[in-house]
Amino acid sequence: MSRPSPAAQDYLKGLLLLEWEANERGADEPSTVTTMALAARLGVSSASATNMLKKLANAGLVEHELYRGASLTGAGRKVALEVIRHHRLLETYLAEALGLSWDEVHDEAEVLEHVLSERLEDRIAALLGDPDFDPHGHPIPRRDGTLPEASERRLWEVADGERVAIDRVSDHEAEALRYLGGLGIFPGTEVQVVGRGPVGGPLFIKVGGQGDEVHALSKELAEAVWVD
Amino acid sequence: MSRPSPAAQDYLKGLLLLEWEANERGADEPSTVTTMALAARLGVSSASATNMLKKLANAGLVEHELYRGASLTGAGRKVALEVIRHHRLLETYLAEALGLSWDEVHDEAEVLEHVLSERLEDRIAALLGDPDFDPHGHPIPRRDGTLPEASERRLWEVADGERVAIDRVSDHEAEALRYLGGLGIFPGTEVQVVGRGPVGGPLFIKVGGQGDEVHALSKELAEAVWVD
DNA sequence: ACGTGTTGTTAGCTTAGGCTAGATTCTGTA
DNA sequence: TACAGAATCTAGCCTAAGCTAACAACACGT
Repeated sequence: MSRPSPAAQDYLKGLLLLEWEANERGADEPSTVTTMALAARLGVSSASATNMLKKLANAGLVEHELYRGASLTGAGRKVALEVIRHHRLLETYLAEALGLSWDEVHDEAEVLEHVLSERLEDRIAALLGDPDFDPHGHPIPRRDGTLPEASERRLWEVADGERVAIDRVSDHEAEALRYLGGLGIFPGTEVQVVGRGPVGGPLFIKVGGQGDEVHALSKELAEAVWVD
Repeated sequence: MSRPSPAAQDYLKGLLLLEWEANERGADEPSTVTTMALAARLGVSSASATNMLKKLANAGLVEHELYRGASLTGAGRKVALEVIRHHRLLETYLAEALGLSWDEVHDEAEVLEHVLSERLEDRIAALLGDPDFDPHGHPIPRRDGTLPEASERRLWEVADGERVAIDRVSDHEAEALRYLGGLGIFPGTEVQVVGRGPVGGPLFIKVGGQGDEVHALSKELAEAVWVD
């Protein structure tokens, strides 16, 4: 497998993202990803995932112990980081240079990431001044594979009354991004938690310095936002 | 065939480009393209071409009479024009916005053209001011399917002593583009034909206003350059 | 007008990446 | 510890797009 196919790249990227998410939830590295989780993430059947994992294992990109889940090898991790770098650089470029809104860039980047040449990657990175974060605040892997630091504290976990700055926002749901953008919530924005409803009820926040207005965020949404 | 696959798009694009080339050589419209010519253009076997032509005919995108060649239907022509529009817009964008040289843009555009969303197409076109020509001087199909006028006179056909302006240059050979660029030959450049060697020998030209220097272009090259 | 070389088509195989259905292994609970 | 249900894997099928080899049609030169 000289250059992994777009499909293979998607699986590798999915593995790394799922690993990161697991680590955030306190798992030990190096964590292993289940077939089902991967299949669900990619929107394919678990049979398809098994199938691709076998191929990737064969190519030395993942470690796959039967019935035991999979994890990236060094080579696989490198490919995954490159794909994620492409994705996040493209998101940044599309927002900055072409004026797409932050809820539009993800889907575009999803397809362009597999097709970006080294040449273009370098031009774009240089043009943007080698940015550390994409428009949603996600860290952009560097060429050497290291990652800029990002906050791991979720808005949902902030105590009532506390005032924090938005660090990053999950980019999976364009709908959520539009809503948050409508409230003026972007990386860097300051918000204050003013309270929350009972049993997983909504979180109430004020946005920015001046506002009296209180907005409600579902638990789901408040867990998809990280703060400094 | 809702959205034709990248492969299908390539065949349709090839058909239209070959048709244009035939028309330039004086053929009657609507010209028909042979299976072999198409296969050669795409670098596939003629069996593969036959195969795809059948699928495209089935989808109503080409007319394919067995052993008689193929031609685009209205629907097929529309798709082909869109792909070529994508290609040439991208070439222009990559050169203008990302600073790629004119011998680099073709290969990049070749893969991006299949993946460009309407949204991005529109942004790029607007950002460039709806350009009529790409960096090689090729006309960019408009959204409505019409084509800006381009010259049909080849540099090779220019009489000795005559002074002309470069209109466009074939973008197929990066090598040729680098050579011509090295001589300072771009769309708009003025050149003077000072003579030519015997039996298809090289064409001798002076570039620009000031130069004493005479450069030699092979017949092949001088036929891949059009002038006003 | 007829054979022969060129061009085009058909048949059948390959690879990649999906899928469903059914077999297998794992695991948590009784 | 045994077994039911969940997770995973295997088997077998499908489509797209390529290939080679063999066959069919065409068209030109005598």
